[in-house]
Amino acid sequence: MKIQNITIKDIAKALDLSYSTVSRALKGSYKISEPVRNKVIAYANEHNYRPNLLAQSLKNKNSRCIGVVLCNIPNSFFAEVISGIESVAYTKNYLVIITQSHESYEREIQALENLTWRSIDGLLISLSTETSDCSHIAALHAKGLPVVFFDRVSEDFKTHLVKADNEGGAYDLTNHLLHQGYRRIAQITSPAHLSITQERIAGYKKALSEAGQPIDESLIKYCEHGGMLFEEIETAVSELFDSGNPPDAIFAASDRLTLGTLSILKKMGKSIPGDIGMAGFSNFSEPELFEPALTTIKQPAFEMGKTAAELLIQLIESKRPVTEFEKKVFPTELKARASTNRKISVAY
Amino acid sequence: MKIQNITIKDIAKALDLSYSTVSRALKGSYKISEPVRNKVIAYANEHNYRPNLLAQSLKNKNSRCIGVVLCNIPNSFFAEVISGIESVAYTKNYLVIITQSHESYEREIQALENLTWRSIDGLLISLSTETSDCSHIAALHAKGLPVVFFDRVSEDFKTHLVKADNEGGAYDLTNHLLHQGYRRIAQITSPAHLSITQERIAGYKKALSEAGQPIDESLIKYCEHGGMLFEEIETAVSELFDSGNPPDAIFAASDRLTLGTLSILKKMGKSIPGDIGMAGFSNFSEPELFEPALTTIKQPAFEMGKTAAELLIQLIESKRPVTEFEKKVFPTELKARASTNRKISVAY
DNA sequence: TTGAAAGCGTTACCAT
DNA sequence: ATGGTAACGCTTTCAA
Repeated sequence: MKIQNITIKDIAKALDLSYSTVSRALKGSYKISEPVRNKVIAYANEHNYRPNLLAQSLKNKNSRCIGVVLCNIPNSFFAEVISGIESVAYTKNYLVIITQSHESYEREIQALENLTWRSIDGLLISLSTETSDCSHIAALHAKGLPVVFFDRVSEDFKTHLVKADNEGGAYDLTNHLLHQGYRRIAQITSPAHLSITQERIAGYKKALSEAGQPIDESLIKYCEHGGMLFEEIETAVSELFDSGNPPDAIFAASDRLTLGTLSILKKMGKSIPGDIGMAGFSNFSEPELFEPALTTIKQPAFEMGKTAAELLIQLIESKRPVTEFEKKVFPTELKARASTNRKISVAY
Repeated sequence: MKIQNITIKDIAKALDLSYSTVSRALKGSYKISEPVRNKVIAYANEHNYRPNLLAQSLKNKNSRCIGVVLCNIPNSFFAEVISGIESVAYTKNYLVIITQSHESYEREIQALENLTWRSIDGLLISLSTETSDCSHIAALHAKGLPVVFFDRVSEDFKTHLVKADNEGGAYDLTNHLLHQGYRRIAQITSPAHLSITQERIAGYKKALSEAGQPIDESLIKYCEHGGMLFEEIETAVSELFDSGNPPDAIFAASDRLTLGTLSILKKMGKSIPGDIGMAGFSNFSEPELFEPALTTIKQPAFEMGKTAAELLIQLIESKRPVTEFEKKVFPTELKARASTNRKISVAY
């Protein structure tokens, strides 16, 4: 037995009206007389009428669904983003379909196919680490699908972008490290083709240059899978230490890389912040509980999700084609904690 | 411009066949001749035909959607559960709609209304802390909606249940604390009406009794909002310490409570595990990075999500009404770490 | 083996 | 202001 709601036809029959009249009365069309409208609405409420969304979608050619593609849900940053998306979708009566790319280009394409098949009205996407070419997304966009990029964005085609101020965040963090007296600052980061990587490196280099510090490319370690493979982080860290000239601080450029690096440093028995300073981008909920309490750059993930969803729905519901696109850049927040505080353990 | 896929009618027209023949050919019905079927399939593949799911759903009265209700997405435990659900749904071609109750009974009801309106084929639900009465869910179930409870379950009506071995986990953890020499062990926990609370208290009491320890009800602190309000955790902790007879260890019964309690203890300047032992249920990804490394009971969240989704889909697709229900209980995993290791700082 | 047609619940156009 | 009807894309019963 399936859950069967009352339909327009039932109301029409009960009230001896035509389908169209009932439909119009419920939609609040003005070409319906007061008494009839009231009668219909009263009956509908009383019998708990709910329009069948499937039928509406089929008829209207919209699904009131928005698709989301991101690398993986349990990642603190993305989980918060989802929560933000959901909060907007909920109030605007959209449904959210979340799919995970697991940092794979292949799976990102699959996810997109799946979503379009499901007839979504719009797409929110953060690229996988493997994705350097966006033609699969551009094709959908060209066919008229509203798209908003968030976090890992692309400028392959014009659309709204929602991102953190990665350059600013990296700049702030690098500056903080410099102020603490660190000089050989390494960055462990995602693949070079990603927007977030480029920006985080730009901010890092800017801070170094302004401080008159040399830029040593060998201190920048790219993890091709964004840290999905623990070994790639281990390799990065050991390369840094095995070089003749090891770093005195490490800046990790994402949540996964930050936790991975911290864990490896501790396993190596490094004293933080004494032997080496450690900080990173992270939306982990309680970094102050770590040993040592971790200096982080935090992105306003919930807000970013909210804004991305708002922009997308705006795009979906816009009557006229949108040609002016926004680039929303959210400030990041530096929280200095013990992991970069040399004064704790080093006299200098 | 909307994304327009090719339809059965288009194929029929192109191949000069009737709609029904095309439909049957695509479904692999055997009452279609080989050549016709091949021709249709070839054409469909070539033109990238995708059945319109909306139309199928409308016709078949199923949506291939499963609804999920849980308290909140960024919680590590639930985020992993979702990931598990998604992995099953993906392969079985179901869509997952996630809604959050934010621990509110009110919002849980709203979420359910929303989901049923969206015509879901089945429901996965973990009750909110405020929910003590399940008639809203029982009503849907009685109307024929397949339901699987996970995590915070109810036995108000018979259906599949997926849960962790909360009693066993609490028992193991309490035993571990006893072995470490702790004697006045407090539990900070969720509201008493929740299944998980009752089980976690049962395991705790069982371990104490077996060890011949007295059970002091004043050592059990219930947080009515499950720790959603930080103040309720603060109140619980200070009540424990302000009593004439403070505990020597605290066992927190959920992720949120564990992090909250640890954070409060550190703020109070308590030395862990010296002044007080601290451990809890937690699916936090890196509890060994904490200061002190945290002893935890971890639930197999991903597996639980997977199993719940499998059971639900089985229920949905079952031809005959299901009368035998399963109760899947997943073992928990105790990881003893520094936060309960007295030998580190206390000679005894 | 194939075709015609009705129907799922809605909306919208064209009548009245 | 209201009614009749076709259409959205698909499945399925009934006929041929």
